[in-house]
Amino acid sequence: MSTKETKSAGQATLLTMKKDTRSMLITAAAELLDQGGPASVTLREVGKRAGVSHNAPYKHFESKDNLLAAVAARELARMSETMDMSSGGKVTIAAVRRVLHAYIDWARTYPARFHLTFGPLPGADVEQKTTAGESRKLLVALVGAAQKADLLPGANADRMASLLQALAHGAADLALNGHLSATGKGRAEPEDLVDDLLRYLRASVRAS
Amino acid sequence: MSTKETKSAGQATLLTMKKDTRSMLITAAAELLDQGGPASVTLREVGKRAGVSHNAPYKHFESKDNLLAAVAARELARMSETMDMSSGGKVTIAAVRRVLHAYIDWARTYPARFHLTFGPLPGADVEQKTTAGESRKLLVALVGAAQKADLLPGANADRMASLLQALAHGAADLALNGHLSATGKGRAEPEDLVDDLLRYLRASVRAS
DNA sequence: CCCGATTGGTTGACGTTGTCAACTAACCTA
DNA sequence: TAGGTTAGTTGACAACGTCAACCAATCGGG
Repeated sequence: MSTKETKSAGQATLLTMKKDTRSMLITAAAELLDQGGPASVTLREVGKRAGVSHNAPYKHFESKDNLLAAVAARELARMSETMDMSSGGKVTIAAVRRVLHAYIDWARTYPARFHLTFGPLPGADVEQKTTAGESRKLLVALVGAAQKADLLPGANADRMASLLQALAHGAADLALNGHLSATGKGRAEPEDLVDDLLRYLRASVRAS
Repeated sequence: MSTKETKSAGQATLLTMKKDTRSMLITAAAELLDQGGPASVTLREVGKRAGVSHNAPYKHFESKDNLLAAVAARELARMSETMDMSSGGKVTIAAVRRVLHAYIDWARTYPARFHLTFGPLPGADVEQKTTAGESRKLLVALVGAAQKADLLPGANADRMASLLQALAHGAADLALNGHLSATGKGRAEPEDLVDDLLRYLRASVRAS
């Protein structure tokens, strides 16, 4: 409602144009998440950062969980965008690799947002998860093309995409929390595991 | 200190022997986690369930985060045990599969504990993560044997174990939070993805 | 045999937080 | 111009994590 410009507004009203409060609240919450972890995201501080008073958030969200769900939804969309850009436009197996690396890079750059986005949210709608499906359409398309070109095995692109995403997700999550073997020669970064998997998959195609 | 038996105690003092408070606190926290999610784990309720008063937990843990870390550590050990049992003693690729399936089954059975155990803990020590390494020793051994028998590719058992665990972990985590494509023919359970991966890996060995 | 210290527990208080309720200033519509 | 929705305010409340002070038991050494 306030997002779409009312009549002839937004023309020359100077660029001090205050962004609408709702999105400022979401932004403030995301920033707090980055800076001090989940515990530092308090509705009162969010309000303060958005320039409104505590309890103003309740005019835009039913509860704190609801606000967090909105943050998760926005971050998921942004992550999708980033992955889209990182594919480079080409439809090759290298693009698949870049997308998966982008997934991991996002997790490393914004660990708290990552956990919020893919973690359990009491106030999460169904549409949030369908948006997640939205994010996977690119990967499915790339994988499908690679399968037709015999660069990846299998015939079900959706399922192969799930396999790849699950590995990238699991490797990123484990690494973020220090549960990936960190010592000795077995040491592997999440990206290495993705590369390993792609290598094995290509090899398995050769053994038709 | 109270864990190790003092002198000749524990002999015949009747089995009404009250478990020590510390472990009861951990148990109570885990139960609350299961029943009402992370939000319902309150120090006061934990104390009440353990039959002590609020603030009693502070005689055993420095903070709430510390108690949660203890819960995570215990759950990790138990999960390791479960996976050990599920391997069936044999050293085959089927044992690898069973262990990974057990990992996923654990996550499904205790989702909240799973997230706590592998999630970000402010009060988590380093030893907790080394215990996680402890949990992976079995998998590494199984994988190493399979590699020597040319049932799995690669020469680095640690790295291959990481790959497998990352997939199982990622698939379980995504599925738990509804981020795995749930509609249509692309539908895949975490176990299916593990089986897919093992199939592809075996095929890639054939293409030496 | 008693005694001081440690251990494990208690009650009470304090500040912060999520949430509810009531009130108010704009703004759009009729 | 009146009325209702919208977006914001302030104030209060219960619950929670944590701190402080107090108390009972237990136990090793003089």
